[in-house]
Amino acid sequence: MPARSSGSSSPPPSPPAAAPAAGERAADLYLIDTMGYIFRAYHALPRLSNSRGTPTGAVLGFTNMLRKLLNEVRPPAIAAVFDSAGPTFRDEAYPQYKATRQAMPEDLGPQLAYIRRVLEAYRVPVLQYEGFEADDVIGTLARQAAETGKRVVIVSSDKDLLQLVNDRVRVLIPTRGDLLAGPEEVQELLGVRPEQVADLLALRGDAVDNIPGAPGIGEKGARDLIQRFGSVQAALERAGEVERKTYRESLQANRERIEQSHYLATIHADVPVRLDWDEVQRREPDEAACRALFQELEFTSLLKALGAPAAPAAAAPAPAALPPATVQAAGAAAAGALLSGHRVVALAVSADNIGLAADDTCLSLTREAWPALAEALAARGRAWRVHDLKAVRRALAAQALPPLATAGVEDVELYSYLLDPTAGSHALPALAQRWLGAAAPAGAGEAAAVIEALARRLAPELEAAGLRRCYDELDLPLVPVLEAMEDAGVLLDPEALAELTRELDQSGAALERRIFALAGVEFNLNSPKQLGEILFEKMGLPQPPRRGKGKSLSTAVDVLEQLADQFDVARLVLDYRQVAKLKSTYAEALPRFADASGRLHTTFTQVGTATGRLASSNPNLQNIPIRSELGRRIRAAFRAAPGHLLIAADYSQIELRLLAHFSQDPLLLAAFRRGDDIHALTAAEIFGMPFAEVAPEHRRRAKAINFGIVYGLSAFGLARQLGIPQAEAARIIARYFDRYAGVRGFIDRTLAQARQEGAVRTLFGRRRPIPDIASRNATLRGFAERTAVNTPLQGTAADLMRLAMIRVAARLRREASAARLLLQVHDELVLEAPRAQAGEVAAWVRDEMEQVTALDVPLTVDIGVGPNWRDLEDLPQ
DNA sequence: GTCACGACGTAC
DNA sequence: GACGTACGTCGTGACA
Repeated sequence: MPARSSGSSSPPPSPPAAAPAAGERAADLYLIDTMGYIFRAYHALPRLSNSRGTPTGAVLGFTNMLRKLLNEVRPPAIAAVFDSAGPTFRDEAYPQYKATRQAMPEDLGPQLAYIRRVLEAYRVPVLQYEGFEADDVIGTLARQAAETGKRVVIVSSDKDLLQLVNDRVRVLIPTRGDLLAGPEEVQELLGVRPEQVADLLALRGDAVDNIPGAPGIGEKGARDLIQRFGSVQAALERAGEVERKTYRESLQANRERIEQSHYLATIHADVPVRLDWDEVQRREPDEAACRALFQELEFTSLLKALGAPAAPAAAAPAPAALPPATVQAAGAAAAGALLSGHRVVALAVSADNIGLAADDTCLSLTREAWPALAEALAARGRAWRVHDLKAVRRALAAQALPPLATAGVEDVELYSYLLDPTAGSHALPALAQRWLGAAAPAGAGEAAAVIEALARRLAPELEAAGLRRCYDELDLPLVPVLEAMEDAGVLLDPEALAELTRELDQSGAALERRIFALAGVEFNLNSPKQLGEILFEKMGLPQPPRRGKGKSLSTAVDVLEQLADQFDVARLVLDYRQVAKLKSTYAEALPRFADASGRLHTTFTQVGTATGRLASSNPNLQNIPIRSELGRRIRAAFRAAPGHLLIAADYSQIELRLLAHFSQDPLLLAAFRRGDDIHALTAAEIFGMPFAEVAPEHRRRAKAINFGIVYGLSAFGLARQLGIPQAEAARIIARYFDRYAGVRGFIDRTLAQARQEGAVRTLFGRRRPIPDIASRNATLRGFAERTAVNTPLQGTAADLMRLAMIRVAARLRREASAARLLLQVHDELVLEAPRAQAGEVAAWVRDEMEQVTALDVPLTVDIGVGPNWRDLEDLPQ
C-alpha cells in the first residue's frame, strides 16, 4: 500500500515554526464537494466585487481554499465534483426534494463560471455526471478507490458526507480549521458512527440538503435516539419505548417523512460512474491562465503570490518518519512477534480497536491478538507509549483487558502539555499536525504509529526544557489518582435539591413580579440587553460607564451593587439573578448527572489549564457555591455515603504563603511564621494603624489588595473592585509596595525573567510561555505581565496540590484504608471515610499536605469533618 | 433550528 | 484599556 513515505531523516525545527504543512501524501485522492464549499465561502465572505461590479467573494474564497490545498497537501490526485445540472434520481423519487431549496443568490450564479475557470487554470479536473448528485458521485469514487487500497480525502463542510468516512476515507472540513475527520472524529463531532450519519440526519434533518427530519427532534434528541436504538428504523419500530413525549409522538406521526429523510440523507455509493486515475492525476497549474484570471478578477494578493518565487522547500518542517503501512487485522502471531521483539511499544485503544507500534511497524489488532496483548500488559519490565493514559486505562478496563501499570509510561499528551500548556489542543490529531506535520491518524494502528513517533520526538524536548521531573514526579503519577477519584464520584442528595428548586422557583417568580411591577412592563429578565434598556433607559437609573466596545449597558453585579441602596429594583434584580443562577446551574442541573446510585462523577482534565491547575467538567464540581447562605444549600446536598463522613482539607492562604517564600519579604515571612491574620496585618501596615484597631472594612480592603497582588493588580482594577476612586487605589498600592518592598522585588524579577526567557516557571519547573511580554501593544503586554506574575504563584500552588494528592493516595493504599479521595478544588481536597476512621484519616491527611514540601514559611491546612460538604466541624490543630 | 459568541456568575 | 485560572447557562444575532 502506498501509504506514507518515510520522509526526510532530518527532524523538524524545534519547536515547529508557524503552521506546518499537512503531511505529504496524507491520501492518494482528494475529492472536492465543490458546490457545498462554494455555498459556505459565499456566506462566509463579504460581498466583494471588482471594479466592474462583478461579484467575486465566493470565487476568492474558493480559490484560496484550493490554493492552500494544492500547496500544502500536494495531493497526488484530485478532482472537483459538481452536481448534475439537470434533475437527479432523487428528484424523481421525491419530487418535493429540493423544491423548496432557495434559489441561488443572484450574485452567486455569475461566479460559478469563474470558479470553473479557476479549476481549469489550476488544471483540476471537473467531474459532473448528468442525473447524479455530487454526494453520490463522491461516495462512489471514494468507495472504488478505497477498495483498491487507496486513501481518500473528501473536502467538504457538509455533514452528510461524514457517512462515507472509514479507515481509508476521511473528510477534510475547511470550515472547522481544516479538521481531518476519521471515524473517531465523526463520533466526536456527531456522537454517532459514520455508518449512522444518515440515520442521525433522518431524524435531525439538514437544512443544507433540504432533509426535513422529524419535527421537534433536534441535534441532541436525534443523537440520543440513534445512540440508543442504533438506527432510524429501530427507533421507528420501538418508538413506543421513548419516554419523552415530544420525541415519541414525532416518531409515530412522521414515519413516512422520516423514512423519506433517511433515503434522501443516504449517499448512494453505487452510481454508474468509474474512477479514471489518469484523469485525476494532479498536474501543475497553468500559471499564465491563473495570472490572466486573477487580473480580470482583481485578486491582487493572489497575483502577488504568483509573482513570488516558489516557496522554498525548507520552509516547511519535514514530516517525521512514521512507520510505513499499517498491517490491517494483525492476528496473534503478528502481535506476539511485535510484542516479544520490542520492550517499548506504543499502544492506542479506541472503542473496539487496538493498535500497536514499535520502531517501523504498526498493527491493528484482531480479537485473536488480544490475548497476546493481555499477556504483555500483565508482564513487568515493559514501557508503554500512549496518548491520554487515563482514557487508555479506562478503555482497557472496558474490554476486560488487564490494567496498564502507570510507572514508566510515556504519555504524549502530558508531554505536550508540559512542553507548552497554552499550545491549544493536546489531542492526538493536533499533535500529529503540530509536531510531525502529519495528517490525523485514521485507525488504531496508525494512531499507535503517531504516538510512537511523537514519543521519540517529544521526549528529548522534555529533557531539554527541564521538565522531566515534573512529568515523572507530578503529572504521570497523578493520572491513576484522578482516575480513581472520577470513578468514586460523590453522593448527591436529589431530594434536597428538588426541595431547593421548588423554593427557588417560588422566590424567583415573586421577585420577577415585583420587578415587572416597578418597571411597569414585562420583559425577559434573563436578558442583560433587555434589562439594561429597562433599567437605564426606561426607568432612568444612572447609567454606568459603557463597558467594552459594544453598546450594551452593563448590568453586572458590581454596577447593580452600586445602585442597590438607592433603587429597590437593582437589589431585586440582584436577588433574582442569584436565584436564577442557583436554580439553572446547580439545583436543576446537578441531579441529571447522577448515576444509578446517586453519585456524581466529574471529569478532571489534567491538561486543561495554562497554569497547571486541574479543570473539572460534566459537571464542574470546582465551582459549587459556598459564599452565600442560599448557595450553601447546594453544597449541603453533597453528602457522605451512609456510615461515612466527608473530610475537607484546604490549604490556608497558599498563594500568599508562596508569595512570602518567593519574595522573601521580611514582613510577610514573619507574619506567616507567627501565624498572624494576614489580611488584618496588611490592613494595619497600609493604613498605618495598630493591629488591634483594624476594623472589618479595613480588613476587607486589605484582603482585596492581597488578592490583587497575586493577580497582578492595577489601580484601575482595585478601584473597581473596592468601589473607590482610582487615585485612592493608587495611593493604597503605593503604600503596599512601600511596606512590602520584597514583593516589589519579586514582581520585578519575575517580569525580568519573563522578558528574558519568554516564559515563567513554577517552583517545580513547570513552564508557561509568555509570548506577549515583549509586545508593543500595551494592552497585550499588560495582560502578559499580570499573567507572568500570577502563574508562578498559582502554578506552584497547583504543583504542591498535585504532589499532596499523590502522597495522600499512596498512603491510602499503603494503609489499605477504606477512605477515598473524591474531589479536588484547587486548594482543597475532599475525602470520604467510614465514620470510625474519619478523625484519624483527617489528621494524617493534614500532616501529608502540610509536609508536602519545605518552604520558608509553614504551610497550614484547615480540616473540616462532617456529614455533608456544608456542615463541617473544624478539626483543631 | 444551529452555531458561535458575549455577558454573566460560580469557584479558587 | 479594565486584577489571575477555570466551566456552565442564557440570550442574541448570523446563518440556514
